[in-house]
Amino acid sequence: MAKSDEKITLKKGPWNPEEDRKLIAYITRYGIWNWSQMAKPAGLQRSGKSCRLRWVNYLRPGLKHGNFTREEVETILDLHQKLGNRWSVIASRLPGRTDNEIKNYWNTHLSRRLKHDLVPKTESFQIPIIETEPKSSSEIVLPPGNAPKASNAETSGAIQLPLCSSNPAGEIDKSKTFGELQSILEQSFSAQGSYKHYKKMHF
DNA sequence: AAGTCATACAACCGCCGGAAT
DNA sequence: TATTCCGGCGGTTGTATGACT
Repeated sequence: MAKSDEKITLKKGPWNPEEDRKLIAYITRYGIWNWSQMAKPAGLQRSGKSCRLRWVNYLRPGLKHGNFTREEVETILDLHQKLGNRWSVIASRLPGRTDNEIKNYWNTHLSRRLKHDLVPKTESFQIPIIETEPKSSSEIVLPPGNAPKASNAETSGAIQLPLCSSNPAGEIDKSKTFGELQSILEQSFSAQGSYKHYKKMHF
């Protein structure tokens, strides 16, 4: 930890749209090089961990948000039975899903059901999952053609972005318009109603 | 309409392993 | 070899929201 960082009061709690835009803009321009050092030049008073978590779990392109499909739930149940709470491994088998999201889903939907249902058979579950077609605007799954590519980078959070050859610790790309950045955000939320909810809350 | 409770999920914390020095 | 730093992981917490009374 750099001494200079210790003097800065790092912000905690929910991210606001401006912070998201800054992080997206910085990563779009410079890529991911060092989380702990990126925050400052990106204009964020956040810890590297916080930036990484926000990117990996929420802002990273290709992420699905919203309800799990029946197929995904069955995969989770199957892998959890085999692997236990190895969420990152399970997430690597579900493109577009993060370990955090799967963990949350398990804790809120599945573990409780398992406690109530003595027989953990998938067909015995009454889980709020969706089939191929969404039931409503808030239950939209990833549209065709927007499916993220499965790769190791999916879970690691690594992305194909321009690498910074020189010192990237400069200003963020101010040439990015709000619209461009918002479109990146929208892409992140493209699959579901969460972005609508997000906009409702923050914009 | 107001208060209370339950649910969902974003975010934080602590720990660990690997890489760099 | 020992130490430090960083990224990643899993557990847990805090809070917003919806359902219910």
